[in-house]
Amino acid sequence: MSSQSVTPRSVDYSRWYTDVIQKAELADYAPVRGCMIIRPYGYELWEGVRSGLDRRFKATGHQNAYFPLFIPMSFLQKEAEHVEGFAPELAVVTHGGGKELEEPLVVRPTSETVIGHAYANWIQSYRDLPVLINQWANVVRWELRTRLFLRTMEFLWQEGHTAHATYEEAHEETLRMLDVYADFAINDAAIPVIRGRKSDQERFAGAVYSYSIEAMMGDRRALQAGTSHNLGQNFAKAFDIKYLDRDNELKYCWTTSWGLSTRMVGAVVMAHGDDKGLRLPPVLAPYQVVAVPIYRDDAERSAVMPTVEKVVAELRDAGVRVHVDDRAELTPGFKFNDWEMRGVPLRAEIGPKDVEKGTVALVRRDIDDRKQAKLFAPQAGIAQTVPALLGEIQASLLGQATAFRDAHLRVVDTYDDFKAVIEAGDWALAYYDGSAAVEDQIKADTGGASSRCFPLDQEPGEGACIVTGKKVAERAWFARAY
RNA sequence: CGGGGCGUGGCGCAGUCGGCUAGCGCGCUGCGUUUGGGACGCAGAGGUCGUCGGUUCAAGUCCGACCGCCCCGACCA
Repeated sequence: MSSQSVTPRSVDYSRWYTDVIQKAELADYAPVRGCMIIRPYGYELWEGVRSGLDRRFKATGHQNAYFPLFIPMSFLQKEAEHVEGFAPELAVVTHGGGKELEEPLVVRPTSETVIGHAYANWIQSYRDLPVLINQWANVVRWELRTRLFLRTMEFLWQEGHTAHATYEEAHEETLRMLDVYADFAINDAAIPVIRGRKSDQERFAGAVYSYSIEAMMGDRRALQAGTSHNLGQNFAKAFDIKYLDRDNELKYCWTTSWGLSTRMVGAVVMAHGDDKGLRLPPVLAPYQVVAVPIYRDDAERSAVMPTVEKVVAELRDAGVRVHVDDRAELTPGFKFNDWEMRGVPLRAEIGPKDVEKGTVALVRRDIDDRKQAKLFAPQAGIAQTVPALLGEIQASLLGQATAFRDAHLRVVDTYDDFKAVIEAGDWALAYYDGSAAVEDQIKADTGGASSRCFPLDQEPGEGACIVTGKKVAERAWFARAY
């Protein structure tokens, strides 16, 4: 059971974050540094993420499959940039069955290489294309500094891997899946995101172009919440993924990969949470409604429970996920706080007065003011009232997150303005030549701000790179990031 | 890997200049009273004080080494 309150966000944001995660029982620290135990409530939240994405993957023609955890070390080395990028964070198995292995096995940090190997065998003809596969898996990256959900050494994710006959098709796939992520983030997680292309420095090791969705957290820091990569023919060449085309010519495939991880759970925590704890969007919430029966004695209890059961049954029939908190040893006040900590979107209180008047007291988690958050709904029609209200709460959380984000997005044209905006903690959209040198300088001048992306939705234009003054065609977002 | 902090019942902490039976709050168990915003009383259970070594008549406390965790930076989903 969660208890007492969390460190306020204004006092210490990262302590608030870890407090909320532990008190809401999303996750716990593991015996091994940098690893976490995902508890049932946190795992259900992840399952919500998973089903929202999986549904969309299937709808766009993808199938799930599973590839092995262990990858021969030599596979990683086949793509030069890929090894270089991942070498520092590999976990390597050197012994098995009490003997030293002839070839070390890498615990997958991502699966482009094993999957590329399989695709080389599977693909012979243009008729075999496209291959559209996703896998749900765990991966391991030896991170120096970790944080629950945001960066753990082992994490759960999905990784999509596709192979296509043409560059155009692969490019379309890359952007299609970026849109799938954005659609999921906005409509399911209620997190407004910016879709864009990563700078060369921030690009995935081995990709031609990387795209991401970028979200603003409650402390205004940026979080890369999902990525989609156009891998060009880099992996096709490294793994010999070739097909015989209509014109009887042997050609290399064009591949993509895209991933979204348990980090999304951290994003939901930080995009919506407040000083009372989590605030979960109804689409993802493990429990959309918690019913709290109110009674003073056995007589009242037996008067109240039939109504509770009736209301709950109606809601469940309407497809609402309801949890009944009938713990006898706790007072209602304790339960209210407990479920607010856990972010349940709507609380239904049913007591003697409600039984008498035929009402249910509904309290919204998305509204801070207690009086405004509460309304008395007639029991009749509750199966319509509640889903409608959940829809409103979903929209309201997205609205609040969007308003917050938009209040902290700034367009700048001079380097002085740029530095002032970053210094103030906001995001700056500025003309940028895309070079590593400029990014490094910005990082040094601002105490760590990095380019987030060149947003896809930007007015065509031309301007001077804020650092070099060079004429460039695109602006990029810069911010401090997780 | 650099900087900071911390290891004492499940959790959060106190423990003074080394001293006698290691304490407090929360939580937990039982009983009773409570219950529309974090209830209360009574009675209980629960500890090799992170590990190893040293100093001492005596170590949670002093010294040394090690281990671990958290936070802040560089690197990364």
